[in-house]
Amino acid sequence: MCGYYFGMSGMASQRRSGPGVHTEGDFGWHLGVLLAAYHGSVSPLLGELPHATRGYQILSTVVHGDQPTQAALAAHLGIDRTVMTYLIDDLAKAGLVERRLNPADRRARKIVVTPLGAKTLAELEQRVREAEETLLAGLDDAQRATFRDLLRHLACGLRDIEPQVDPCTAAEHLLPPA
Amino acid sequence: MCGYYFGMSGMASQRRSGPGVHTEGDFGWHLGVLLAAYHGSVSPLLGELPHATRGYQILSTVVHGDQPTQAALAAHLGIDRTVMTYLIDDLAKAGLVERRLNPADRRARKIVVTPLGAKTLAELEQRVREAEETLLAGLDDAQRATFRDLLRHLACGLRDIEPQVDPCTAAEHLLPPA
DNA sequence: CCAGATGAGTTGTCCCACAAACTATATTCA
DNA sequence: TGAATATAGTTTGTGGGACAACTCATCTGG
Repeated sequence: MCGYYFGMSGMASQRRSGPGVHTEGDFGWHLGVLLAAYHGSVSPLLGELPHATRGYQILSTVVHGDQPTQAALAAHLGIDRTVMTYLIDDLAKAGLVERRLNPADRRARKIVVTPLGAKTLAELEQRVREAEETLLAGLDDAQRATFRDLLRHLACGLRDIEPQVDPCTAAEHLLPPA
Repeated sequence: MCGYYFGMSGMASQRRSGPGVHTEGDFGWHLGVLLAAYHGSVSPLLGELPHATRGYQILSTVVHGDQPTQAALAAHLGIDRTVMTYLIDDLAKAGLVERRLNPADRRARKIVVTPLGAKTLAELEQRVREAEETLLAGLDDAQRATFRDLLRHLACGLRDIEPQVDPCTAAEHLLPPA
């Protein structure tokens, strides 16, 4: 299949082989394909969860990320703050999270998980992790580990410029107490 | 961005290190971050090109991919064919591609690049390739190569198994090398 | 020649992202 | 103190993109 072209990606891979490596232009396409496949396989697993992968992402961050404010949550996830408002609305309506007023700064609301939300997330995380593995089934164990590693390294470097520590293994300290 | 979205998912960078490796749930989030960064750094380079990275991918596929029909093009890029219609409209209006009727099947239109389109793409590919390298600057040369390789392998594999047409073989027949 | 399938375009609808405006608090500093 | 400014969050309006349903033209098999 793809093997026709030396195991390279779809049609675009048959770049006329110039002198140098010339297959780099597909990078964005590769990324897009993988992310689309991720959404495609994960979304159906999330069932009633509002806003599918988005909701999952938020719920996961609320539980594991400990962001002090809604704005911090949005910034971390790369979601517009005006969008975050109704995403949280819907998750709250579903009883998964709630807005907790910060007495020290009454403008701010910290989003906290409810017992139902925690239970829900725990179940979903299991399924999502399995879906991820399926998604990476084309690679052997070592390759999977390598790929996850490099990807994490890249993403963390891109998003968290400041933290000297690996933000993906420890990041809670950065946020000043709410 | 599109959810995006271009979207992304599964944040929770700072999962507490439980008993086992537990950072895998961030996979979707990492992907989303990387793709968002890709769009963010590439789009500005594309200037007047209609539909930014979308237009770029189409143009690139038209030139290097040699898809026989508009539908094949859409399937390869994961774009709805009704959307493809106006994407091609805009690229054609900009003088970068044109619809060529297939005398053997007068329903089908093959999208071909114009001289202007080819010249434009050549320039843009240069810039995009540089932007990609910048994006991957967090990795050393060997790691970059590995990452590109694994990503390409994954994306290609996903395209094969997944639905509809197999874009990697679909375009074989029908036309001799352009 | 007919019936069904297929490539493409058109229309209408829904959802989402984003900008701008608004409310309420907080902070800074004269 | 209090006026100016900044920040957290919400609301509203708008535009674009995705997708479904429909139409049109053409191909294919009987």
